[in-house]
This record gives sequence, C-alpha cells and structure tokens, in this order.
Amino acid sequence: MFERERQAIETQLKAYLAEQGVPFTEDFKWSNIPFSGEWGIATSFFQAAAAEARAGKKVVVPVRAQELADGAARAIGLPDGFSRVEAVKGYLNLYFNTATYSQRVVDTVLAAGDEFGRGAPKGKRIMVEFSQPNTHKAMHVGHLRNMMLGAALANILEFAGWDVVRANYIGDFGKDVLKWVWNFRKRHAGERPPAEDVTRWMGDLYAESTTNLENDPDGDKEIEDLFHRWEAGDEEVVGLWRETRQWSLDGFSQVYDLMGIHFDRIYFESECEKPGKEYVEELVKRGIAIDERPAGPVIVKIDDLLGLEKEDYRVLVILRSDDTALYATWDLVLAQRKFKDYPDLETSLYVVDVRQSQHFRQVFKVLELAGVDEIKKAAHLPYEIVNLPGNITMSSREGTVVLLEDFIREAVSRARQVSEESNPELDAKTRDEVAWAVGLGSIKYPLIARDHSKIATFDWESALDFNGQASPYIQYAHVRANSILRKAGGAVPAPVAPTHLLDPKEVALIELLADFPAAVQRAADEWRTLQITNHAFELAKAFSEFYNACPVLNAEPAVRDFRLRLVAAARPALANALRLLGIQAPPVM
RNA sequence: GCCCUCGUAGCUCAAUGGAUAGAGCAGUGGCCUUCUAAGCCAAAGGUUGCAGGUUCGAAUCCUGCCGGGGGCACCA
Repeated sequence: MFERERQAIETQLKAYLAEQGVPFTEDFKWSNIPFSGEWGIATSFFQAAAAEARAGKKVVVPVRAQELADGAARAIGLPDGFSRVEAVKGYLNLYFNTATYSQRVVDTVLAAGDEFGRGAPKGKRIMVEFSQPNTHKAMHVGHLRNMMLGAALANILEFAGWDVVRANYIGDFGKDVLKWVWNFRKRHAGERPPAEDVTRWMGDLYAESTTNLENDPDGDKEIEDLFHRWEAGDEEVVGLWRETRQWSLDGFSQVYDLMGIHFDRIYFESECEKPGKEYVEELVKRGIAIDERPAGPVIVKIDDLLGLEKEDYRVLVILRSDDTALYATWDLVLAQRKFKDYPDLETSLYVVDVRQSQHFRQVFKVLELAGVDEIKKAAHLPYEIVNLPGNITMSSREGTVVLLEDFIREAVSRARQVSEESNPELDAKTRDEVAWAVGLGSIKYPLIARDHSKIATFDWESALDFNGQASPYIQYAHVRANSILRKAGGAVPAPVAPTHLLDPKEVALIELLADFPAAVQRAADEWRTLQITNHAFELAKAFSEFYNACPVLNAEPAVRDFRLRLVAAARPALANALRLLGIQAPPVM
C-alpha cells in the first residue's frame, strides 16, 4: 500500500551507499517494525556491510551495519509522511506519521470494499486440479482436506490476479469400479440408492464388494471379463456402469454445492482409457517404453533412458500385462490434454496427496523424455493426509473413516446448539443459516490452516471446539463489527484523520489491514492457504482486542467517526479473507 | 537397501536467513449495569531432537546421527 514511499526512500538509500563506496546494489528487504503499538517500515544494513567485508574491507559486520544505518538516517532526514527515523542495531526504522497513514489505510480499504486485497490481473492462466473423487466410493474427512486446499488455493490465485481453471478429475473407471459393478449385479440388481447420503451408500457397497471378492475364487476372472466387455461396448455392462456412476456423480454434486465448490472443467478417467492405450503403443513404437506382454507389463525404464547409474526415477508401469490400463496410462494423456484444452496455460497444478509424489515425478519425466515440452509447466502440490489420533490412517476397508456426511451433520448440529445458548433470540431461519455457516466453517478451517507438509490429525473434540484459533472466532469478529455498524445506523462517516492519540490496538488493526494484499500475493506465490488462514485469524484477533479496548459508539464524536470507519474497513477485510477460504461470514451469530 | 518428509511450550501448530522464537488448546488468576463473554486481560510455560559445518547472523541452509511417517514393477 506504500510502495511509492518505499521506493523513493530506497533510491535515496542506494545513492547514500554508492556515495560511501559500499559495493551493494541489491534491492532492500523491507519488513514491518516488529514492536507492537508502533507502525512503520524497516530495513537492515547487514547485507551491505557484509558486501564490504567480502570486498576486502576490514569491518565488523554488525558494527558497520549500525554505522551505515546511522549515516543513512542522517542522509535521508525525515521524509514526507514519516514522524521519526531511527537507526538501531543495524536497522533503519522509519515510523509513519500515524494520523496521515491510518486515514489512508482506512480510506483505501473502504474504497475497495469486497475487492480489497485483489491483485492486478496478471494475464496468466493456471489450472488447479483437485478433489479427484472416486465414484462408487464414500467421501471422508481425508477427501475434505484436498477439496478445501484446492478450492481455497484456486480462490486465492484468482483474487491475486491469475486466470484460474478449476479442474476435477473423477475416478470413474478401473478395477475398483468394476469390482463394485460386479458385486452389485450379483447381489443388488435392481436396487436404487437412498435419497440421502448417496455416497455413503455407494461406499458401503464398495466395502461389501471387497469382502465378497476376497471370498470368491472366481471373482477376479469375472471382473476381468467385465473389463473386456466394457471395452467392447457391451450394452449391459456399460449401461449398468453408466447408471451407477451417475448416482455417485449426483452425490458429489450435492457435496460440492454444500461446500460452495464449483469446477470449470471436469475430466474422467474413463475418457482417458482409449487414448491412453494408444499413447502407450506410441511410446513402445518410439522405443521409450518396453513391451513385455504377455509375460509382463509395458514399462518405461526411466533411469536407463536418462543414463543414471543410481536408481532415482526407477520404473513406471504404463499398461498391465493383461492389456488393462492403470492410473499412469490415464495420467500420461490427461497431462497433455490439459495443455491442448488450454494452450495458454502457464502452470498446470495437481493437488494430490504426498504419497503420489513419485508417481508424478515419473509421469512428468516420461512425458519430458517423450518430448512434451509443456510438461515443464506441470507441478505437483503434495500435501499430507488426515490421520486419526495415534497416527492411524483412515481406511474404509477397516472401517476407520470419518465420513463426510457424519462430520458435517455433527458440526452443524453443534453450531446450532452453541448458537441457541449464546443468542436465543434468533429466528428459526436465521438460526439455520448461522448453524450451517459456522458448522461448515469450523470443519473447513483447520484442514487448511496448517502447512501442507504436516499431517493433520482428526479428533472429534478439537474438531468441534469453536474457541480460539478456529473459524467461528473469525466469524464472530465479523459479526461484532457488523453489530456496531448496524447500531450506528448504517451510515459510514465521511473520511477523517484521527485527532486522538491512536490506541496501540487501533494501530495493530490498521497495520494488519494494510498487510492483507501482500498476504494474498504471498499465498498465491507460495501456494499456501496457511498465509490466509493465519492472516484472517490475526485480523480477527486484532479486531477483538480493539473491540475490547476501544469503545466506538460511546466515544466522543471525532473519535467515534474515525473508529466507525475503522470498523467499517475491518468488516469487509474479514469477510474477504473468509471468502477466499471458502468460509461464509454471517451477519449475526 | 534407496528416496522423500516431519521433529519448536504438556498438546495442536506459527515464525520472507535478521531485532526479545509467537499463537491456540489444556491448566492458574481476574473481567459481563458499557458496541453479542463463540470474547477480553494477567501470570506461567522453550537447551527449536542431538552433534558438527556454512554465515556478520541459523528454528530456517549443508552433512551426519537419533526418532516418527510415507514411497519404491502391473493399487490409486
């Protein structure tokens, strides 16, 4: 928000260093002054001093850094808009003139409103592939992390200025699917799914099919037969597959609607089946893949092709020995199809859990070896899975899963209960909206509020704890801001500079508001939703502390006007941050 | 065996190579006649797994070790 001032000062600093003969021409790194209640920007001279040391000048770096900071402070004097300049411990601290700057921040946020924090269009397109559910299976909490990560990241990238394509890749074919179909036509022919919890029902039948297959010596053969009949376009098999698949797809749609997620492009594994096999043949012809059928599968010996002595990429199986396709077969063609569908794609991002890191490394490398240049723009964003306490991985086979439907129901019910206790006056319709907004928010937030590389642990107690660093806390701050504005009559006073000495809590809140646009950019650059979940929480915390320390409505008129504008700025900032995370900001709770 | 990854307060997690390592939860003590207490305030809690190295400066980068998790030919 203050790039212009910063650049002007930076120019002066560089001139000063040049004058002193310091061989340092890099850009300065700026940060906020880390003392609470103070507001300003800071940079250090350690790099410059170190550059001198490297150039042969005999200096003690910290001492020299302080010398340079001192000299720089004298050289730039007191720039416009600043109230104080100091050199401390090698740092140059520039304190803003709080009256001027606080008004500027508040005015800027209010002018932008719902758009506050949006970056300028970058003119670059990125595809984010996420969710990737399997038909004929249930959805559990693990799937939710992927969904939320992908959805939030897509929102953030878009807000940061990217053109975003939200893509889904649905696992609607393969051995597991046909296993389900095999069991269904044997034992459930003619049955139809229930009205509610369709994906759970599909999952139950999937678990049943697994058990039945284990106890059926002819099962594997019969499934292989189904495979070939599907390929040949057998009407009965394809018809049944299509019908049952649709049940899952409808179930997914319900979940996505509930979660507020949409996709721009949906790919299916079944579509990749045929072109995948053709591509495998091509790779064999070109000598990239080795065909060991029928004794073995079709493989690519990646390390050999790269001339690597040590094993690294190892071997990728791209077609089974029985001619059936597998994951890698489809992925090889899907990766290329994405660039065909969107030729201007700058980045093709895969949000898939970390266990598939090697798989993607292999697939991308094989395509590179095959001369597919665009594949350099493909990237895998690996994230860790959601485990149960005791580091137990969820397994539908062992019944150790927390189903999405159950989780949502519990969270919404808990939210309703808390709402009834703390705000009994709400009417039924509003209560319902609050329960859903808070319940859904509370399950979404923790899944994206930790680094991707950290395993998330699910337990009911903390999942349903609405206190502290959690989505309801942020929503509550928004509600309080809204409440003040409502009681003020809705009108926001005209722009005004503060005439009172700003409270440290006001300063802290203003600083966080000013930082939001940078947080959005950083989250987009690093593909880290964590930047936004943290910022949203910090913002809510700053607002709560401000709320507690600084009366608004009962303050004297000049103070009241300024604070009212500050509250009016905080409200959309909180709502925007939540919106990026896919979380609603209800007006009351 | 090879490769990847994680290790920070009792627990769950933060911390663009930079100033005094911060939050939440749990526990302790306070605050509702004042804008919604899903809140706020205070105190307490640390050898950043261990040992070296690089650097003016390391929780952060490198090496080794210890411990947890994951991946390594026809699952996805």
